[in-house]
Amino acid sequence: MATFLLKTEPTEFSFAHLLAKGPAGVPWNGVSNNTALIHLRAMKRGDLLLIYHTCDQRAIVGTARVTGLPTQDPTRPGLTPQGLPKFAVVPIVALAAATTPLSLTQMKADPDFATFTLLKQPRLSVMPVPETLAAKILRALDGPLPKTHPK
DNA sequence: GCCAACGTTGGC
DNA sequence: GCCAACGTTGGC
Repeated sequence: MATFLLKTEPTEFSFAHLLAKGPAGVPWNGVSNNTALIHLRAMKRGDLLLIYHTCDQRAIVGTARVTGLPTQDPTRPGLTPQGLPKFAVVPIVALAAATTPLSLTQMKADPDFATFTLLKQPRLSVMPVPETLAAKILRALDGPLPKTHPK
C-alpha cells in the first residue's frame, strides 16, 4: 500500500466536504499538471491519502482512501501512449479528520521533512509520500487513524 | 527545437 | 496583493 498527498483549496473542496460525502466518496478530478497526473495514474485501490489544505490553513487536515483504479475523466477523455487515462480521476473516501492538523510550518521546521516533495516542489498538487514519513505524519495527526484495508 | 511571453499556483 | 517557481504556448 502506497501513500500519497493530495492538495486542495478549502474554499474549493474542503476535507469537511469530503467527510460529508461519507462512504460514497467523490471522484478526485480536475488535475491537469502532468507530474501530478503521473502520480494519480499510479494509485491503486487501498492506497492511503493525506489531505492538505492550501491557502490560509496550510496543513495536513485528514486522511482518505483510494477506493478504485484511476479512470478517464468523462469530460476530458483520452489515453496516454501507454494506454492509461490521460486526465486520470480516482475515487476516494474520507477516513478521519486529524485531531491535530500538521502545519506546513511544523514540517518545514523538522529536518525529517527536508527532502519532502511538498517543500521542494510547492506547486505540485499530487505526490507520493515515503513510507517512513507517512508513518510519522500519521502519528502527528493523532486522530482516529486508519488501521485496516478496505474489504 | 529554442526561448520569450504569458498564465497559474500557492506561500508570504 | 505580491512575487517566485514552474508550466505552457506560440513565433521563429
